[in-house]
Amino acid sequence: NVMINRLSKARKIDEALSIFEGLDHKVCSPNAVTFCTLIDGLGRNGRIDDAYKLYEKMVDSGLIANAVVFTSLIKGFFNVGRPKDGHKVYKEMLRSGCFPDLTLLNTYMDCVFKAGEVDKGRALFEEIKTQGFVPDIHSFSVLINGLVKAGFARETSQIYHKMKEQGYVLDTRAYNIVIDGFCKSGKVNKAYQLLEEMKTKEIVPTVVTYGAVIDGLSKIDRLDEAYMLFEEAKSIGVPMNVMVYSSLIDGFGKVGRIDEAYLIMEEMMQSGLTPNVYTWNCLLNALTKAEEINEALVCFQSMKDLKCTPN
RNA sequence: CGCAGUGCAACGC
Repeated sequence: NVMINRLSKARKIDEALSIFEGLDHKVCSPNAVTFCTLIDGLGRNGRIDDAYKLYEKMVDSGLIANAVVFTSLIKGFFNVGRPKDGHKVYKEMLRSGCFPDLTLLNTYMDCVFKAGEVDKGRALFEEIKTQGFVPDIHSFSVLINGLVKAGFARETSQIYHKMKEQGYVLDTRAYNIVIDGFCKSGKVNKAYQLLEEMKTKEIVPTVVTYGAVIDGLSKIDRLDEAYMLFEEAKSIGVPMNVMVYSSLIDGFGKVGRIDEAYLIMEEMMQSGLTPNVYTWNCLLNALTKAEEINEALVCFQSMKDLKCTPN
């Protein structure tokens, strides 16, 4: 089971399958965990129909599908853009007499938000309580992130304060999500304050934390502060990545500080990072908005020369 | 008793 799990997470699903198929049932029969692990692996690797077939095979062989299996199936269907089938699996689970657990409801809520079904996502957060569970830090993270992505970042503050009142302890990811929500609702100062708070609580800010605030500052043209924060992150050993550089390039580019945008791009490449299509698009957008069309065309050519395919 | 399923940041219109 451990081997199948690790192989499928390393995108070696075929090797995982051959272990499963090569099992000599006289020596070692697959159990429910074996099926769960492989169903999850197939789903993760985009082979959701094969995962579903294996689920049917599991049930046929007399094993009971539990919430773990249904979680993997639901996520698998949503991840390949088949929300209807995801919902179908949820209903099928209820019909089969299996009750959802908190992990399943959190996962389902996340999928539903990511499929753009905001009201259904909100309803699922309530459903967690209806089903007798106490929402955990994942539940709140999914809720806030879902709302932020759907354009309701303004609700971040209220939910965050409710969490604090109720004594929830935020971990790094929860902080990152809340910080992003504050940034996207015009409360960048509050976001920055939370980043500082993380440090005092010895919760280590990551590149995502810095990235969120740097992006927030960049989007409201507080570029010098964004750049200072970027320097700070590097100085304390948080490795910056292409996303952060792209945020900065976009910010500087949008206000016409194109020379600086180029310098940041150069620094990025010198530090061993390769600009991706987002990075180039930021630069191209800045150049076209500044009516530097010839320069934009040169840039477009450089992009292709550096093996980056335009989208 | 051990092995399986949940949350995070960047671009255009």
